[in-house]
Amino acid sequence: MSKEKAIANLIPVFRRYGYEGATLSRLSQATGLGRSSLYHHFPKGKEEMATAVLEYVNRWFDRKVLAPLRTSNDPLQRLQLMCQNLNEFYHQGQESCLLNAISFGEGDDLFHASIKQALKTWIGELAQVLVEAAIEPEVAHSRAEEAVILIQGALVLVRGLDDTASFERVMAHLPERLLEGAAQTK
Amino acid sequence: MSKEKAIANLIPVFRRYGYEGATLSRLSQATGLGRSSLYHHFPKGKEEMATAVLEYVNRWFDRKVLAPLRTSNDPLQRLQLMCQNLNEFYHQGQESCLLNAISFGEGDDLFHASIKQALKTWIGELAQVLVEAAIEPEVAHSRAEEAVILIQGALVLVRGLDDTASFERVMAHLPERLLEGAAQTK
DNA sequence: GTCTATATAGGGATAGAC
DNA sequence: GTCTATCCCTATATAGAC
Repeated sequence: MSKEKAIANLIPVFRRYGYEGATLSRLSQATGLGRSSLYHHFPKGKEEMATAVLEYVNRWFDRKVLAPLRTSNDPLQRLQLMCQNLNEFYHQGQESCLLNAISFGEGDDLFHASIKQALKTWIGELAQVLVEAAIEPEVAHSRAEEAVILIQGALVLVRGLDDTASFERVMAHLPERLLEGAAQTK
Repeated sequence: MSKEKAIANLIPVFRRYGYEGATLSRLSQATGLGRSSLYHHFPKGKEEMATAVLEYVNRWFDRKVLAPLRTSNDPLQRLQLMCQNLNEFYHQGQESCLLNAISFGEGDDLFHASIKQALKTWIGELAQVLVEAAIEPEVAHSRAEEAVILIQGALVLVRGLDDTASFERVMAHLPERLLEGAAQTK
């Protein structure tokens, strides 16, 4: 099994169980690899697996969610593409955010800086789109933060209520909401 | 030590570490009680501790957050009081929501129904206030859901960014935002 | 690269003294 | 009601065969 494929199989474990709940048994079962095989790929064990998962997800996120924000399309289109890919990334909100899942307990001790950086990058690139849509930089930053808040909150709610409606509603309204009052929304 | 006091000391452990991360060692240390003392108060062990914590927090939440919503004050005042008490409850957003923390791994298996019920109650009582402010029932429900989304999302962001600003901003704007366009906001 | 076997520590839980 | 001591199980991690 390729390492990439192994990492892809590890992701849902950390997402669903958090760092402390992601036991080697669960990680082993999810990949189909024995413990020793996991240690062959990730000599430093569980912490290295989590690091690899975070890097993998960050790359995916950059390619599918952030990259569309950096294109030369008009702002509305860029935001719509982001939302479309977020919907896929989170399976209509049914999968929790890895950043939230690993932000408890030991996971927070180990990965706090990574989590912070990922959130800041996301907010920063979102704000940049809004600035390009002629929104005041300060307003743009507030709205970008609010976008991430809405997404994270909706993910929490969807998993709690077993109902994807709120996430899909947030995704549907987000682009226009972010650009509200912007000169150039077309 | 009284059982109430013991439960109060258990809360931050489940909040910060989640269910799987809330080990007996940590629970013991947080309460100052040995393992056997914990089992004296909670014969069924960790699961019973988590249940007690959830009930305790639900009572606190009902008394401090939901009860203000059921008073005869005007809607705006009711919502403002809720936000004020939420700010205290979450320590300006620095403490994560217990419902989010225990919604991973085994905690979800055990407490999914409780989490769901707590969220539904909160949303329902919020919506009721908006209905009394002459907002259409369907709109009221959507907005109530959005309020909980904003709160949960802000909690995730604040802990990730180490900055309470977003939570405080959400709290500050929430009451007026929920009543936007309502006939009777005074 | 994957396996079996094993080492060591910590997990949850219980018995019984005080 | 709290303690010490102990049980069994699972956790992470490693060694070495194939």
